Amino acid sequence: MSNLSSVNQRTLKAGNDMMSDRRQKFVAAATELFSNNGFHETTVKQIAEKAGASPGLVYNYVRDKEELLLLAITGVLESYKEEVPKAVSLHDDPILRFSAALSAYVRVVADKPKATLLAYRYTAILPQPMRERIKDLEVETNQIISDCISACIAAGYFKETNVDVLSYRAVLLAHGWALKSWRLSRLHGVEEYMNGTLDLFLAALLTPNGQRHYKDLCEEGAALR
Amino acid sequence: MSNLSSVNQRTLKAGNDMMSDRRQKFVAAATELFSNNGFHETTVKQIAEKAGASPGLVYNYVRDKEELLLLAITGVLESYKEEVPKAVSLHDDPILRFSAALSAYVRVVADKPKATLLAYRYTAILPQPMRERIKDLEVETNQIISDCISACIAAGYFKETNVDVLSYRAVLLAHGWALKSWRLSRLHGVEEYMNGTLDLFLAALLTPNGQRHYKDLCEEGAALR
DNA sequence: ATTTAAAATGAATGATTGTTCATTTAGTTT
DNA sequence: AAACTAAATGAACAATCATTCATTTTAAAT
Repeated sequence: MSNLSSVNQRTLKAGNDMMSDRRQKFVAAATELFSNNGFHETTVKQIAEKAGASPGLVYNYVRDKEELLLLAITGVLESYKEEVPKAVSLHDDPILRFSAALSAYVRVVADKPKATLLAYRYTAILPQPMRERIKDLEVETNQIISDCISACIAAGYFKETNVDVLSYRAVLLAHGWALKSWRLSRLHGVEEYMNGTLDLFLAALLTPNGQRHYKDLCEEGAALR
Repeated sequence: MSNLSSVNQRTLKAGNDMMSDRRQKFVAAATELFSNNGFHETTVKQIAEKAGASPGLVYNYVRDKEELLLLAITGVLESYKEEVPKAVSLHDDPILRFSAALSAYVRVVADKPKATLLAYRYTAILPQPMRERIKDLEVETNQIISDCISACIAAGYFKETNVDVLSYRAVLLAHGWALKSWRLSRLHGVEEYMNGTLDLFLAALLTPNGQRHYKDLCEEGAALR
């Protein structure tokens, strides 16, 4: 009888910054199971079990299984939104900031590759409003990278290009480590993959001016990447 | 009574080049439904209906729903394996061959973007042996691109790099059009996206020698891309 | 202690759906 | 045209699971 009201209290303030421990545990369990076994292949019972609770209790903290999926996906996306700016803020030089952004992105991908794939695999099955939130999160993080690129262009280090499309290319290659890890990890370590990707962009983008500046950076052994 | 034997006759010669019309229709219907609505959200009944048959009949041409998924995925991968070499073979010059490969790849992606995503979304749910076949197909097509790159390097037009990783980057960016079309298509047309991607690679890879050669190619207005 | 409320349980429900198979229809052979 | 085979049907089966809710347990308040 009290269940329904408590569900509503919790789930309706769906902005949710402060999640109860319980809720977090459910989300963590769901994330791991979805990542390893897939959404449809995971039962609510399994999630509850892994979180040390009963199936029914899940519905006191979450509207339905779908919401767990949303939270799993946004969880990963939010760790991008947290890590990338943190890495960028450590540097002042535009090129180093761009490099740090890309590097941080790949690091998160490499840290939880399977979870990274959740967005690719399952965004489509969510209802539109949820999809919108996921897209927005993704766009936000991309914007950070776009800004880095813009700064490089403004400083005269990078050639002019379509900044937004370029940042998408960068993100795609970062995700690539997760999307194609079964193959790539046979050819490379993450570090090398990252460096190779960065080199690709720099070789394509640096102006003569930028090349000089970049060489300087390398020589002074800046904590590069 | 005769069903079982006929199933075995058909499905056991699983090499299957010559598929019956019926079977093809089921695969086509499944591909479309899986692409638009997802695998788990599609019922066998829907597939049968779209193919103009009854649910039971599906099992005379296919072991189970999973096999339809495998056929849907390999169908797309095989259209890469068909289109890319065809495009490459139209040119002799290594750079033009590389360019044609990439261009053909993107064209197929753009032609059936949703179907392209099937492999990304659902390969994981297939049993290992099927996954292997999918990977093999993917590797085969990548090999073609790798060969193009190797030829460019051998001709002194491209710098030395890890060829296989590079071809994966190229494929990833090609797939990117499907993976991120919701955003990219707001920023770009396919043509521009393709050209931009090619420019990125060329700017990064061309040796001074290659640059000269490429300029020549452009000037003689070779049926570029 | 007693009352009230919240948290948690887990068996039962209800809906879905992949798959089977007894039966019918269509086509071929003799 | 009769006999036989293959193709096709679609109702029925069986299994799966998300979700609910009557009930119990735990905690807080009076």
